[in-house]
Amino acid sequence: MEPNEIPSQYQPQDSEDRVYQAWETSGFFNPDNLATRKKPFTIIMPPPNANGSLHIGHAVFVTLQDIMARYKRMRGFKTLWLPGADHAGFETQVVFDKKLEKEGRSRFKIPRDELYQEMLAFTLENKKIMEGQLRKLGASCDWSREKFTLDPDIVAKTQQAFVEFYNKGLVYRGERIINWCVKHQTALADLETSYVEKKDPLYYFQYGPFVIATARPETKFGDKYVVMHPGDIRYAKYKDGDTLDLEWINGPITATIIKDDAIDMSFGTGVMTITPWHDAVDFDIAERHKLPKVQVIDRIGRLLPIAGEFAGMKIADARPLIAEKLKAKGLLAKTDEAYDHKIAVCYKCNHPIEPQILPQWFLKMKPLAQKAIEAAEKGKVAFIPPRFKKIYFHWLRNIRDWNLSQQITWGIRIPAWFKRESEIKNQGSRENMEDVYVGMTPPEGKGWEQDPDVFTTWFSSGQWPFLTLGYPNSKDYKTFYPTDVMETGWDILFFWVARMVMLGIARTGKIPFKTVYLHGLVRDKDRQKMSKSKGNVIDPLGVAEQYGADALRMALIIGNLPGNDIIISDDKIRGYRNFANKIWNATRFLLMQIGTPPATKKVKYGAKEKAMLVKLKRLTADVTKDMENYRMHHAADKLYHFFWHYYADKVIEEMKPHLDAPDGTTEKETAKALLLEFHRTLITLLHPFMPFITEEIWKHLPKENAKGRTQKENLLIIEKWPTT
RNA sequence: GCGCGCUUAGCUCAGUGGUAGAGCGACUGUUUUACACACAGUAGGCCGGGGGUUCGAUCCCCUCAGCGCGCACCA
Repeated sequence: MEPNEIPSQYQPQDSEDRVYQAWETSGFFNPDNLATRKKPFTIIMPPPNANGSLHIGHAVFVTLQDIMARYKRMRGFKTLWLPGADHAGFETQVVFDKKLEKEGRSRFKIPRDELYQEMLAFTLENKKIMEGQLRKLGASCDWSREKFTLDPDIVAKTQQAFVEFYNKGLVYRGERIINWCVKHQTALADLETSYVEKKDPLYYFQYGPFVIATARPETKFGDKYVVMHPGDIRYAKYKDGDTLDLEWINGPITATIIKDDAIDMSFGTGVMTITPWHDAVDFDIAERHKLPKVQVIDRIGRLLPIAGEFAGMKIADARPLIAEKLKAKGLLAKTDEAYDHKIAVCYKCNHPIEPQILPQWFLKMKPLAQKAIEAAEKGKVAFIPPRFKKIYFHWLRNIRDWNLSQQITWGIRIPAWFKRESEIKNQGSRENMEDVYVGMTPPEGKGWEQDPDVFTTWFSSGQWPFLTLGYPNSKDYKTFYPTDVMETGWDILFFWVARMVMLGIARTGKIPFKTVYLHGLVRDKDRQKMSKSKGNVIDPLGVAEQYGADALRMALIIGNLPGNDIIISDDKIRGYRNFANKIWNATRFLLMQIGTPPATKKVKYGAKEKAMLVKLKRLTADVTKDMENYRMHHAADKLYHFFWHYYADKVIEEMKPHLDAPDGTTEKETAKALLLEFHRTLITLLHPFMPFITEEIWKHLPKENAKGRTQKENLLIIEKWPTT
């Protein structure tokens, strides 16, 4: 194309797809094709959940990771950025449940295999869409190594990890209290619950000589233990283990005194009864004192026969009636009608959590956590920003055993078998531990049935860095593991990052990455988290289509400090669209001036030019230093200002008079050479940030060592980073 | 309750131990042939309050306030 044929406005849509295709066919996304390079640089992409399309938050990680990958590639590293997709167990189950609900169906009425196949098709469809979106954003990841969390090898190795943990005694089957979501019919991790403020009546009931306060009278049917602090002088006359007869909801009972220092003497009357089956604190007390535990509420939130006349009722309906009955019996001391408290809810559906005791598979965390703590203490894994290290420590030091089981269809089936079908299905029953088998293949003999549960999705994604690389024997694993950077959102520090460190050390003996870079969440200009229900989502693909992927990337990187949430608006993106246009027009001007073929003569720069080149060197050094220190936001900002307000406003303007000199004169040739030098350097420095426009421009710029190189070898993507 | 972050121009945010910065927005000019998605320029800030360290603090320390967030079993 002749310079004067270049349009005066940059049209990203005209070249982006073509440019991406040139990269992809060049093979340079694949480190195997960077054959002469020795030192590896590895980023494993956090696999996006394949249950929808990418949103603007994904575009942030794509931008950050692509900048790192492209920079390292230009610095001569054998660079691998490995893409993937996550089946995202519970999250996808929730999305799919909603879809079924809209169609008037329910997963509880669909045969397991049928449902699984339907969900697989749904997920693979989304996965395909996401791959296209990643390309659109310019992701220079190695598609030949793409992994999915349900790839057969990932599934097998995840199950194997479980079996080996079991054989080492780290995994156990435990009947422990868990967070039960009545709507989704599954256990949730503590991390998967949130709290909402609520105003409820707080009832004060006469319980023999005591007054007990509760917001949940419907759980009180089985309460036969009354607990107080051992140091509470008000109740000094009662001794641990004393019994007393008293009248309760459904008749007379014998209650037993328990002394436990979990009781807060200052709350209410300092006395409470316990419901170990439906409350975590009560469960712990019951465990300490070896008390029996009685189930009162079933898994769909209805009262069991122990509730007498209330059996079969929904708890919400039964609650006022039970309070009414106690009042009628003269056992209601008082009611605080507007009691403010927080209740645990499912983080997806906001339904109240109903704690339940259920047999589940647990992984002992203390030994794993200890090593993960040491790794960070010794600085073997660094956090950006560093403040997250504290948060990481706090969580790991207070960690509890991890429930790996979830009662959903979608996920990796747990490789465990039980002998007695009836007991597994019969809720609340105890299993005979003798009849459990854990192994990679079903056990011999008759009567075994596989655990219907699946692993929490984080158990497989927690092993992602080494499973994707073909642990334990592949060449890739040996070359690229441990990886260099884990770049993800701070919101999944516990869910994912801490678990990757723990499982990485436990399985491979190595810390899976050297640096953890935690980016912020994207919010709209009113600081709201973007969500479909609020209708404030920015579709990254729509934006990329309208303003160009490069403009979007710049808008997402500039002002985006690690760990800080960023505000994004249409205005900001448009500002960087303008910048892309500035670059485009500066190029147009340059090409018009230098002509084709360009000047190749060696020139001697004068003092003014030398001073300008010093500034260019200094910028190169600054930007490089920022890149080495993960200050991508800063590097991008500096390049923006330098290009526009120094190079375009000053250097080009000052060279204009010299360009008016006749062709071939030193004056003109010097000016041309200077501009070309600036242009090449800046386009190269800008490439990691704005890959499409820079690659497109690079094609038109005269190359220094183009001779003997193939077309693809002239691509900017593998051009050397300017020396400092 | 424990912990963390933020507070700088109307908005969104950079920033440094030594006379305050950018983008967007506003205002005034300019169709000056690379770019009006532009150019030249203007206005606008006791850098949250108080105290301390220092020759000097927006930056370091203490404290207070406001906002936001994370963790946590208050019945």
